[in-house]
Amino acid sequence: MVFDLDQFLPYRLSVAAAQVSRRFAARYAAEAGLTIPEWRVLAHLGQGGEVSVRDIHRRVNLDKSMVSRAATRLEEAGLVGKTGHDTDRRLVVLRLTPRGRALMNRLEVLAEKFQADLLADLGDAAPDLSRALDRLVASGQDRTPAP
Amino acid sequence: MVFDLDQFLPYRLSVAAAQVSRRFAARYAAEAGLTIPEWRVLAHLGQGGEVSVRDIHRRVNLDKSMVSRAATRLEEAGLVGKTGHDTDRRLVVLRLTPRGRALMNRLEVLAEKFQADLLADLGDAAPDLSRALDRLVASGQDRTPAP
DNA sequence: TTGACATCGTTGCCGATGCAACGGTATGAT
DNA sequence: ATCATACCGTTGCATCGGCAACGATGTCAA
Repeated sequence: MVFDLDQFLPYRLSVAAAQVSRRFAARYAAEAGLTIPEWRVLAHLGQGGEVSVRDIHRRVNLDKSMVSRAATRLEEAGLVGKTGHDTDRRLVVLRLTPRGRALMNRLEVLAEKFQADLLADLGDAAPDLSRALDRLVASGQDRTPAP
Repeated sequence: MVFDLDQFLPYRLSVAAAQVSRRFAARYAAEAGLTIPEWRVLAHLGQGGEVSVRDIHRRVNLDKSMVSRAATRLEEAGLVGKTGHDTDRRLVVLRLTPRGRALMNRLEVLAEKFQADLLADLGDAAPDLSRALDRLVASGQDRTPAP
């Protein structure tokens, strides 16, 4: 038999990504009790100032419903504030509360350290991986044309 | 702010893997109505002869329950046969039926073609990606020592 | 202004997923 | 032989994920 699952790129990619995500998720789950979508929303809010649900949905590769539910949980936890937009009342403006900002500051340190460890493991393969990932997502975009 | 989610490796890896898996899953879902775990079980059975649920669980990074349920569905579809092991009656021996073998032959062509397209998109970055993935999973193994 | 159409966020729904517990079986020490 | 222990596969359960439909709002043309 010629076909070998271990040589199949989608499979290997999936396994590697799951493993890495799992390891990192365990860290911030222990640190702050966050789920993956919650972490992503927080991380995105950490860089931008005020953002709508739709912005995150597009930007962070997360379904609208995920973002909405994550935002609700984060609001209940007092980490994120939800406000109506001034001119467009359809929009919901999300922003970090002071507590949310403080948490993100801690998590960012965690993330940087995690990535540093990862890069150390990768060694000189790190830039190659980065480049390959860029190409993958770029080629994926092409295949999802406008409906 | 220094932290940028787009530069964060676990995130980029996750996005790329999800995208690729999604594209490929769409293909064999259209071709044979398979889910991801079902595809993985079939693919594994395609290479080995007789395998137990546990073998697949370990080998294919799938929870025992997944494998069990996938195997049940595949059996109902007439693609996989389940037998008791000769000496160890705890084990369930899975093997492809002729129909399952025929389906896999078609799917393997599909998989090879998909991978070829992927490698073409990657160009000279393909070997680098392969190497980096190997290092990632290898370093991940270390961090999950025996309980 | 009015009406058709697009967009935004929420919610309901269903299948996928991971975890824990269970019955059944094998293994090893006493 | 007996008992404690470890292992295998299945099942139940809670959660996550994506998809579609909905109400509400905005936009544009006639």
